[in-house]
Amino acid sequence: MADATEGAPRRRADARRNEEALLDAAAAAFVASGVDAPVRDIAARAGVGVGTVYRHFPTRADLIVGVYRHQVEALAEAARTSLAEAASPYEALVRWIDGFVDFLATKHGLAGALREGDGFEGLHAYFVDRLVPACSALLDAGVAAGEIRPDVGALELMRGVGNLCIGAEDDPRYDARRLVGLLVAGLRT
Amino acid sequence: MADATEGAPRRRADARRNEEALLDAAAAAFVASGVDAPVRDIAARAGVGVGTVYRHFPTRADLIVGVYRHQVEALAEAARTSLAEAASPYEALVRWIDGFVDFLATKHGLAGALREGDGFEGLHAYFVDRLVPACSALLDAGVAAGEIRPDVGALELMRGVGNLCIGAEDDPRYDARRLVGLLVAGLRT
DNA sequence: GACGATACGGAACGAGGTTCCGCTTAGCAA
DNA sequence: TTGCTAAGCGGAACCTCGTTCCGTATCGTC
Repeated sequence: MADATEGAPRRRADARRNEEALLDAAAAAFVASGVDAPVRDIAARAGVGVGTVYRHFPTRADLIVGVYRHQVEALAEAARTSLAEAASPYEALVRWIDGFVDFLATKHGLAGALREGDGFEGLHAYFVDRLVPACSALLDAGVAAGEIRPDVGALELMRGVGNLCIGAEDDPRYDARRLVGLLVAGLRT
Repeated sequence: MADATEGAPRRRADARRNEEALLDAAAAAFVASGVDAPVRDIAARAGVGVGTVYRHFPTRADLIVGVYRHQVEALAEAARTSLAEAASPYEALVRWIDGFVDFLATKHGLAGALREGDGFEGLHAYFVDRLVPACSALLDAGVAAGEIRPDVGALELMRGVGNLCIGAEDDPRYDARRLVGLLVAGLRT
């Protein structure tokens, strides 16, 4: 509840070092083998034992969140700025969704991991927590401006977009961006 | 290549019996635990050893295809009849897609298994082989009638719809049908 | 009833996730 | 500097699951 930087009892130096190494190693492993990269691989890349991975990141979701936290926060922030910069709320939404798709489409397997149920609940929860309010603001602005139909929720939209991105980089014949475009076009009044 | 009912060298009675039992057991296991149900579970339900499962169905895809073959064939057939019965090609497409979504949404995990890459290539190939031509016919008719934009392929559309169905029955807040509706609406000229 | 081909069962192996505990070492205080 | 203690580490061990393989049982026929 309280802030974590001061409230935490200050960890040992090697612990902090290992956490950094693990985040770097996980990022590299995710690029190479997707977010399902074996825990042992990640541990080996970081030069630590598997026990250390689990101590710092009890679930894979924690590790994924750790790796992508900055980008997710940036995405949440971008929703605010794009509303101010775009010509209309709908334009802002389109641009923001574009950014979201870019993010997902370059993370091997992340879109697939985002659906609930596989033990990735924490990951799903984090994304929902950070991005649904951002998306909701854009959607609401569009509805208020009369550009967007009012009967589609932010969570629903984001799950749809996320699902459309599954497998996007595995198959060149499948263009997720195109289908997302159709879906978003369907939001217009 | 030739027909399988006569060309095959006639199998032993226990083999045929076990294949039936396995299809029944798999169907039950899929309902209970999804299409990722452990092979050992399926074998146990059928009262056979795991070796027997693999002898009859070398890959999980073969088993899934075996279980759902009738429904998939019916879906392929439905494309033809719906074109004749519906008021317009677009209406026919909408109805057919509805049927496709119904099918996927009631098969725990099937939509997820359909994406290529996991060792389900055979499953994906079968669905593509049987359903893409069916969908393509509807799409072409709609394009010819000027109702549907001509720049979206059947494979792309079906993958999009399939992806939107992933996880549909896990979360009551997520309505795949609704989003598929948006996507299909986006196909109109 | 006997024989050969067919099919069966399940032990065994490998890969991956997760836990657990004896050992190491950072940090501190005397 | 040295010694102490708790935080932290490593990786063996265990579990689950997919997959293979081969000795054994059974079917169908002569």
